[in-house]
Amino acid sequence: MIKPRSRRGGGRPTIADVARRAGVGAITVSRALREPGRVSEDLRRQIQAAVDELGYVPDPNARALASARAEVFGVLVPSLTNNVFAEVVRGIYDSLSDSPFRIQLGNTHYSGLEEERLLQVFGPQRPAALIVAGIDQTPTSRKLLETAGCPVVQVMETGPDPVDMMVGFSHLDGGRRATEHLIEAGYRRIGFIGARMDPRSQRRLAGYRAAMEQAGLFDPRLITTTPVPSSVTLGRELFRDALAKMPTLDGVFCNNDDIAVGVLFECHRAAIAVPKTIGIVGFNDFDMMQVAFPSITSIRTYRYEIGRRSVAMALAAIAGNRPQERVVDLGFELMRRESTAR
Amino acid sequence: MIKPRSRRGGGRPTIADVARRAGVGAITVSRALREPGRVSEDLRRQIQAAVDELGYVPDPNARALASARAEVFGVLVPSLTNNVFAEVVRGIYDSLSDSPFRIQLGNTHYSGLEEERLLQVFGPQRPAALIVAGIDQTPTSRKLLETAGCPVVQVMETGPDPVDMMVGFSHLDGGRRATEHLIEAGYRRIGFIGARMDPRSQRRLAGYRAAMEQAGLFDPRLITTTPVPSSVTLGRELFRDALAKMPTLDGVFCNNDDIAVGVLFECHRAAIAVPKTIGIVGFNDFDMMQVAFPSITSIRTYRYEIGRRSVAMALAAIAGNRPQERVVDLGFELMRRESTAR
DNA sequence: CGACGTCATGGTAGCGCTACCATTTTATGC
DNA sequence: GCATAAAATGGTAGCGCTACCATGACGTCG
Repeated sequence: MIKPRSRRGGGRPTIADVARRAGVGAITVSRALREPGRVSEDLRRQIQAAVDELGYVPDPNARALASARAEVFGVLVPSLTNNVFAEVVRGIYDSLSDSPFRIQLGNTHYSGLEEERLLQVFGPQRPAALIVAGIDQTPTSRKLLETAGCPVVQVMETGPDPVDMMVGFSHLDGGRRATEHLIEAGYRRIGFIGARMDPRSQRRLAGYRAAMEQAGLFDPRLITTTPVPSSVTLGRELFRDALAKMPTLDGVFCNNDDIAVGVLFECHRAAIAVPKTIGIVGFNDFDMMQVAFPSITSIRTYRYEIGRRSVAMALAAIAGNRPQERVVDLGFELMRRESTAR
Repeated sequence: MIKPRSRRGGGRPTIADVARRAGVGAITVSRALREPGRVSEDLRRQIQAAVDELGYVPDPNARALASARAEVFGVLVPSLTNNVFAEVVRGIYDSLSDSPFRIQLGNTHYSGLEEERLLQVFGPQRPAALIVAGIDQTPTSRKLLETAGCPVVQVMETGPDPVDMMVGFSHLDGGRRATEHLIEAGYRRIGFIGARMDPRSQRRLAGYRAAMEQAGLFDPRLITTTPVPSSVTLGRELFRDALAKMPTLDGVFCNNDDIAVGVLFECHRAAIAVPKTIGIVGFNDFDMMQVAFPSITSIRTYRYEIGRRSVAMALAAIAGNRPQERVVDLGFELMRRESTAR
């Protein structure tokens, strides 16, 4: 005697209910929903009506199991509160909001191990695409990405050897440009101040160093860094340290805008004239920089656009036409402001 | 003739592979993984060995389909870049990182309709719990939450009629407290400046109004708001508007810290003395507020803690022991700083 | 006009896992 | 020592959907 199991699902309509109501086979409903072109106009309408009447929504879990492919984008970022990544993620969400794809967001906390763990978790889900921040994956992570069997986009940076695709810009060039600008503006004892020295920060520092060396101005004592996470408070403290170490400092390239704002406030507090006595350059160009008094020169980066573009590339790859440009450099722009207008 | 389908899954080991290797039934593997206590020590070890050797990871989709319950927390926030929600979300992620639960994050863009749409999408996934920002769901959303068949936590605010559970604080009281502080400090022509007047902002405004009326200081012309999203830039602009409209302004309660910073910078630029000529109070107490010059008085809120607590409550409910306190008020704290030290 | 392709639709058999029940083994009580 | 409960394990039948193949209805062409 076959007893139908008491509907575990809590009574949600299934594709079979829709099929029965529309008087067609379940498969045809499935097709009408996924490839409308392959079902005749008549049936499509009938099925749509049944769907609407029953309020049918396909079960994504069943779908993923049957098709061995989940309609999910896996996204890995090192931080959720860092505004930079928040904007990348926002770009990703906005680009995906009209698609059937959901987003599985992972926070790696700037840890390679954590990234590996999350990739391990994402794998069995068979995501439709993976978007990961940075280009410095551990060998294990890289292997996981290569064998994921879906498009992969590395974002925020560009580099020579993409797993699959890349969207970002050169942090080294950005750091160099910022530093060159200070040099051109007439500053000479230019410090570098950075917190949470992740790989991107390291490359910005390398850019700073290249520019300083080329100008014959490099001095390792001009560099002040800490592995502690970045904050405005920390910007102030590091600036104080830098100044104590090197009282003749006349400019600072800050690894990010939070640090720059901390430096600016400390200058106010200590009555240090900006840009006269000290020039300040930030990185990322948050909205605040143009409002600050004095307004702060910064390297504008296109975080939101990076998010959007990464999705566009992934979607193209899913659709079967991978862009021929596998590495997209969105560049940056130096925004000159009062803080370096000497 | 039965031909096994060419392994769609791309060769990942399944529970059957593990069972075969460990010489047990599939169901025992399943149990060993989910309820270790119900399997004998011996078998458990054997199974664990097989799992490790094969690198088996359960397929979450199959699991969700079979058990009619996905190990997913649905989280709905109005914004991903607003630092306030970013911290709530971070608290949620941190609390869930050691659990088997994944997170499905939705961005409602402050839209009730979008919230409904996302709940509609989350529903068929059968999430283990839902965490939603705010208490002003549309009737449709509320019904969706009530019939979701899982714990629901409304966060950021407290109110009288929870769908299920709540963690937050009273924005009205916060707004009132901020305003009372300005009054106590001797300010009289106190303005309210707010952008993106979402329900929480409305309640902070109501708190402002209550305090002003009680002190006999209320004047509608003191209020300057806009539906535009908040930013530092906007803070400056709104402050200019407010000042143009009401040149005798001697204090401002800013709906959030971004606005407050914009106001502060404009004061610098226009050489308006803070706190002497104008007193400033912000809301949320971001890190920057204590570093600003002058440092800015603000209402400290516990965003991260709200995220953590919401998860703790949901997990308790999932485990079957719903906390008897269904509404948790985490309160706030007035941080007195230089910007109101007249 | 019949062979052959094309299109629209359906049936069947799983995807990998767990709920439910059955069965076996081991402890417990008197 | 035997009945009975409890614990440990397994078999079977789906969960809701889609891949794969089969079928029938047309149209096309020599």
